[in-house]
Amino acid sequence: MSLKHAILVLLEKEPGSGYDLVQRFNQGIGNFWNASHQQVYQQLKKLHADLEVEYDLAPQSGKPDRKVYRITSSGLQELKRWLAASNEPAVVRDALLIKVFAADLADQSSLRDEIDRHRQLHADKLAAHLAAEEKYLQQPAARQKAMRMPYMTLRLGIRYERQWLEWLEEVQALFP
Amino acid sequence: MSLKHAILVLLEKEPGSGYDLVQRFNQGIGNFWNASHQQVYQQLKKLHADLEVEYDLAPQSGKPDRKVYRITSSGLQELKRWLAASNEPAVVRDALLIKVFAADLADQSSLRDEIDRHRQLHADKLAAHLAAEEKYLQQPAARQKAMRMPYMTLRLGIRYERQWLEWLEEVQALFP
DNA sequence: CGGCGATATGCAAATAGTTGCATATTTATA
DNA sequence: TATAAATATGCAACTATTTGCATATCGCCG
Repeated sequence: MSLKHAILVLLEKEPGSGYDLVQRFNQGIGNFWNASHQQVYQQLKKLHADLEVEYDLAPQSGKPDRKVYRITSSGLQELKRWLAASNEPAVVRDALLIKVFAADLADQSSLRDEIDRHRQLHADKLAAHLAAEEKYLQQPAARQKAMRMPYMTLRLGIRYERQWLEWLEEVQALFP
Repeated sequence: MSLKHAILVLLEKEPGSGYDLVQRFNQGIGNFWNASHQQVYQQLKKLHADLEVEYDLAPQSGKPDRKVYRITSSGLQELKRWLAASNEPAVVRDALLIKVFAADLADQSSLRDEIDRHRQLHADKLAAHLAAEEKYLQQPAARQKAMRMPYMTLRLGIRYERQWLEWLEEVQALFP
């Protein structure tokens, strides 16, 4: 049940619309949590009903009005409560691992292709993360210090992609 | 929707009861997929209704009868179809990352404790994986070869835990 | 001019996963 | 000798997530 808290964290940093939040999930933050737009709008609706967020309408011509959400004091309180609670680590649940496990049953050439496709996807994501890191490292020291913890989450993303990539290469080497 | 396929894979390797499957999920295989007993029983029920598995009753005194499931030819067909399809890589969704991201809002000592607790959990899991690897490496070469792909999934688990552990130590170093 | 992608929000239905409860015996442990 | 853990299965209710659809405008590309 942490999408709720991910949203609260984002809104605490900076107010925004559902659409904005989806953008942010698709960028750096999506590196440790992600959500479809449907899920975000649903959660915002629920958070609003629970008085943990509120919004102002920003009228626009043509397009529907933007609802610019911000966290309420009760939302902040709930967020702080959650931050102090404990959570269990997530477990890996990747379908590709099931396929590798059952490699003997699979069509060898499809599996090879799928592994290669994943290798490419992880390589692309790693490259994007490294570019983001580069950008971070070029900021002035004070800004770097302020963004140190978000940067740490990026570092996990980098490690994560690198590890998958290395592993996929290891697996590829077993497929003649 | 891969729990279904994880179960089919396990049953293809060896028939077993719901209870057996839960055990297997808690061991090596749980390293890439896991499930509670409730979920496993529900899925088995559904798979049975869809004629993808069948079972024999093994009566026992006292305890409820074991239902020993095995995959049907239609289940195997579905499994092979799925193995040839493609899936998107899983994304990281770990609540601890939200907490680290929002470290400035959190109570510092709770967060430190939570990080340390996770470090311990990942260290324990890594140790268990390394022990499993040791066991694998002591098997005769033929057996090793037969189990090579399942072993590869264990290697991913090892990498995964090691990477988390290193990252958590990096984060800990930032907390004076 | 026609289609596509970005902007912006949402409903409805289905599937997946979690939490809490229930039952009943055997065997090991304190 | 009580109590816990392991064995074995399952229902019910809830929460979370995905999939499919719907609407409406603007700007860009061919």
